[in-house]
Amino acid sequence: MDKNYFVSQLKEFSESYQINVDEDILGEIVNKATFRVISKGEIIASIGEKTTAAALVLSGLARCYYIDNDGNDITRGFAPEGTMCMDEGFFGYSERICMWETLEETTLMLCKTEDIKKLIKENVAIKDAWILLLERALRYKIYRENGFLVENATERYIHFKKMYPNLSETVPQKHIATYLGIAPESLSRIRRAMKETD
Amino acid sequence: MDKNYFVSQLKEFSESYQINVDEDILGEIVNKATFRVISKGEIIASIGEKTTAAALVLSGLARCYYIDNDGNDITRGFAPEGTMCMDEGFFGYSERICMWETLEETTLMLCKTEDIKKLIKENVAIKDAWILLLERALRYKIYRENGFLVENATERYIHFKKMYPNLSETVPQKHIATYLGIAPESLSRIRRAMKETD
DNA sequence: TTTGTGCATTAACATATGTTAATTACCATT
DNA sequence: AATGGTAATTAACATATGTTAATGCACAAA
Repeated sequence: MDKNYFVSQLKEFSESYQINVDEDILGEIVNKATFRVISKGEIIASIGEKTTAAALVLSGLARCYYIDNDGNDITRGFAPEGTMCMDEGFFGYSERICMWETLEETTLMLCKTEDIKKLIKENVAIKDAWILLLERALRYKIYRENGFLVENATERYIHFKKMYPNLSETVPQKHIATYLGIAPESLSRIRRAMKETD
Repeated sequence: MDKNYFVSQLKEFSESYQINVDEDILGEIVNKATFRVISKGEIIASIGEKTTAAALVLSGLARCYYIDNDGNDITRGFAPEGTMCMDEGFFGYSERICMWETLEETTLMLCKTEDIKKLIKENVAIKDAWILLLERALRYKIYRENGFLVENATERYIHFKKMYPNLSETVPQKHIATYLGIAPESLSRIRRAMKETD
């Protein structure tokens, strides 16, 4: 295992959040973490499980989804390279209420929940980083709430494509549709209408 | 001004978040804060303004709302007694993107943004409290996202009534409707359908 | 190449929600 | 009590999205 490589990836991640953490602390995190390469289409976390770790996507793509009362698969969100597979399992709920899977071959850095919580507690720089991460997540959810309140499905799709230009090419339409809160057939119809009107 | 009374209210607020903060720090916060009693129907913050303070609702009720492209008033959320009028103006955006108004006579405790940020920076207990507050806000937004993804308007209304039994009596239907992402006329229809089927 | 499997598209129809306009109910003020 | 203004309800119709089923397409396995 090439520790320095992982440290530099973690550094890149933290810098993408405008966070500065000493390299020795990043090294400490990497020392405690485990790394997994997961092939496409694997389940990496399931409903009802205890949340024992948080994952950073070093490469690849993960998807978080609900199973609703009728058994339908509904996408809650995507975790592309450089983001975390993080959900409320990490704060407040010990049992997962959603699933995670890989949509491509994916490399994960896994950090035990207890290790992260200890780091957050003991290290002010990490605690500040955690705050920034929470604030960003909250802003994102507010942005999404705004979409459901004031936009129709077509507008939400347009904004999705702007925000995730790569994903809209590689991810199955059905997952994008449920992420937008509509049926896959509806997204198909919307795409056609957008083509026809240029 | 009865400082002790405000300190006890602030204590109640922090305990509702399972937060323990020394009383002298609460006293310090109260010393720095200003208090305002605002009559029903007043605008307390507007789009485009700089966010200079955060407000805790000591009594009464406030409402946060967007104005969409067509000029429609769309409710983003409510801040009943014991909660904060907090939006992304406090973290990341300096300019407000939404409005706040009172729906009843309301008493606010106003804390300057700079004062809170200083407190968060310098006092670990406050910093931990801020984390808990962010986590709770994030859980709430995830709950809401879930509603838009897997529920229809009727189900969202039922859940709203369970979560805010008081509000569903006192708040104008039109605000509840836009909060649920539907037109007031649609909520009216839903309520009638619910009555008819018991 | 053949076969099988899942995905995207399409069409027809069903349902939920939006829109408009009229009516009624409910207040606050005078 | 009378008035005026806002909110809620209702109905008729418009539109967006859901549902079902059929078809075609792409890709992987045999």
